[in-house]
Amino acid sequence: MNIGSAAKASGVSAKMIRHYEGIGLLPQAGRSDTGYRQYGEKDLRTLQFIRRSRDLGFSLGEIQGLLGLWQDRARPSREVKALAERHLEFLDRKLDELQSMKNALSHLVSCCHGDERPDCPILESLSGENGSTGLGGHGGR
Amino acid sequence: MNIGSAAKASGVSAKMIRHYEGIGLLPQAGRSDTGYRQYGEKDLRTLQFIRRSRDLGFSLGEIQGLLGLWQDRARPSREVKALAERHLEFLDRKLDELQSMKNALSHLVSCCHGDERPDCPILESLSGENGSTGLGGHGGR
DNA sequence: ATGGAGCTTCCCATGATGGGAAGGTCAAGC
DNA sequence: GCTTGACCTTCCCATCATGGGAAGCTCCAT
Repeated sequence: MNIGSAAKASGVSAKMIRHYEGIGLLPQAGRSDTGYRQYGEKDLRTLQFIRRSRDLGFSLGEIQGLLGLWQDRARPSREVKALAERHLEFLDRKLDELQSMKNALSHLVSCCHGDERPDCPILESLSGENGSTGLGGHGGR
Repeated sequence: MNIGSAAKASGVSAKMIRHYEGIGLLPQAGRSDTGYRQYGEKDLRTLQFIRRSRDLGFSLGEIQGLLGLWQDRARPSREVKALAERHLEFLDRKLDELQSMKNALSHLVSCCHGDERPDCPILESLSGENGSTGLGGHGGR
């Protein structure tokens, strides 16, 4: 199976498959006589594993860890769970961050009449003429 | 005022101030005789405007738009609101995406006993031995 | 044999940010 | 006055995951 079919079957683009191989996330693929990468069932399962992990937001580094555990039949599930929990905390932090932005911004939006007149609480808040918008002081990333 | 003080006072790093100038988000800063960038009150207000916008998650492109509207005293607030609403939709999409990840992953985590034994529903789900974890088929980012 | 689809490698771009090197400048203390 | 250390300058490189595109080779069907 060539890289294009593997890409279609796994949902990982050919570009990314090559990249994953380049950074050592995937082993070197076998090659045909003419240098085409060749993929089999086992490779497909690995590619799908990676795609599902990406769908859950795991970084490629974390996926390297997951792949290692997956391939180690003696892994303690404790380790998998720990890795997943760390990622869960990451997701929680991101969610909080986005939710705060959303709260602050949707408040501002609801205060802006949005017509032809120039006065605008959104711009006022951004320029610091701020009454109390929920925008704290420093503290961004 | 040199760039370091402007950075401290605005909450935007010196590195980023130079970068914003480089991409045209900020006008060329005035220079001292010896080539040091000089900043005044007005520049500080602009830098703070940018920082607050970043804190709400606006991209630098969007901030360019916001700055333009801010500096245009004849802007219709309608335009500011539209820009903000577009960003709110973006935040909503991101939130949904993260929330789905969190839901799927926290379900898996709660199913994993996390002890010394190797069997693990997290890995099973990632490898596709999947019963019904909420992980849909293709459809990533 | 020809054409088009698919493969190869290589380089570059994105977006926001930071790290660090090499060298010039400023101000305080001796 | 000279030294020292903090600060500034520009320039290049890295991150993270992904994609675009060029130049050139291969494969298969007509």
